[in-house]
Amino acid sequence: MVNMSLSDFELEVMQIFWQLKEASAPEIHKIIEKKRAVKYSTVKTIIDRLEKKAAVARSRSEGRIIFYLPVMEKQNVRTPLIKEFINRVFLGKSRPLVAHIIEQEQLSIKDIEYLESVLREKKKELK
Amino acid sequence: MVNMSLSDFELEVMQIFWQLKEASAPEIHKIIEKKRAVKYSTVKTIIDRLEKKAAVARSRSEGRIIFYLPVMEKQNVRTPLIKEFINRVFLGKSRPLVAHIIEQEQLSIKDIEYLESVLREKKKELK
DNA sequence: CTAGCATCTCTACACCCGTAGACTTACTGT
DNA sequence: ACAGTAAGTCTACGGGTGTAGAGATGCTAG
Repeated sequence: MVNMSLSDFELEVMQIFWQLKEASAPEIHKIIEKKRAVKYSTVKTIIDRLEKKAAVARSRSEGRIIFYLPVMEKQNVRTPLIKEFINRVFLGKSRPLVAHIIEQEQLSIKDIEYLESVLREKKKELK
Repeated sequence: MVNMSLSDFELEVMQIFWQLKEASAPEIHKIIEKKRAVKYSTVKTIIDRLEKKAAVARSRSEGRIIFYLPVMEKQNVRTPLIKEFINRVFLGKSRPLVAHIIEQEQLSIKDIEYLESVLREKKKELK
């Protein structure tokens, strides 16, 4: 069961778990419902699938309500996704992706200065 | 039919079209086959779907062989994909994605210096 | 204690996508 | 001219995914 990938919706739910640490299906449902119409059972199905994939695990109950904790870690999910994305969209070359983001996406002066420092660090490391 | 998104495989084929400009199904098949086993008819199906989506168009024939040209442009496909990816995986925040790539992906000194210059340009623009 | 509601569980379904076989058709070399 | 083959067309199918209903079940307020 290693290397299980997450669907879009599953990832969306994991993002919420990573933020809240612990959450129940009703909570997750209420949060997602603010953005778009979705039935409780739909959300619960996704959480069930996450549980089957061992991405989350039951931690405790309050009455009938089951609480879950994220098991898969953000970094462990994101890293392969980034690699895949770069392969898929940029033929494995990260430089043009980074350049594109810097040029096209909204970055504040603070963001830029931060990224400059990250680059400086990296350069030091390479030399 | 605007805003048609491409599947993984469709995107893979488009990448080849963007490189070759003009290509036939047999050519594309031969290229992909070098990487993994896939039947001709599979590749042809993908090209047919790309044609239906107006991502490629027939340009000419040589005997029975149909040649196609890419119609969708690389930038027009990539830009929304990047946006989606940042939303999906980084909750819309591009800075941590860029930082991650700089730290984790392989970049040469030349890449880094190039990206530094891109950042410098961007900073100028913002001030 | 009971009615009603919230939550859980289980099942289902349609769509997309990767995959490819079967069949047709038109070149090409002898 | 014809056989063989390469290319094209058409159809199909299973798995993953988003979606949700139906039914069971256990809290909770009155």
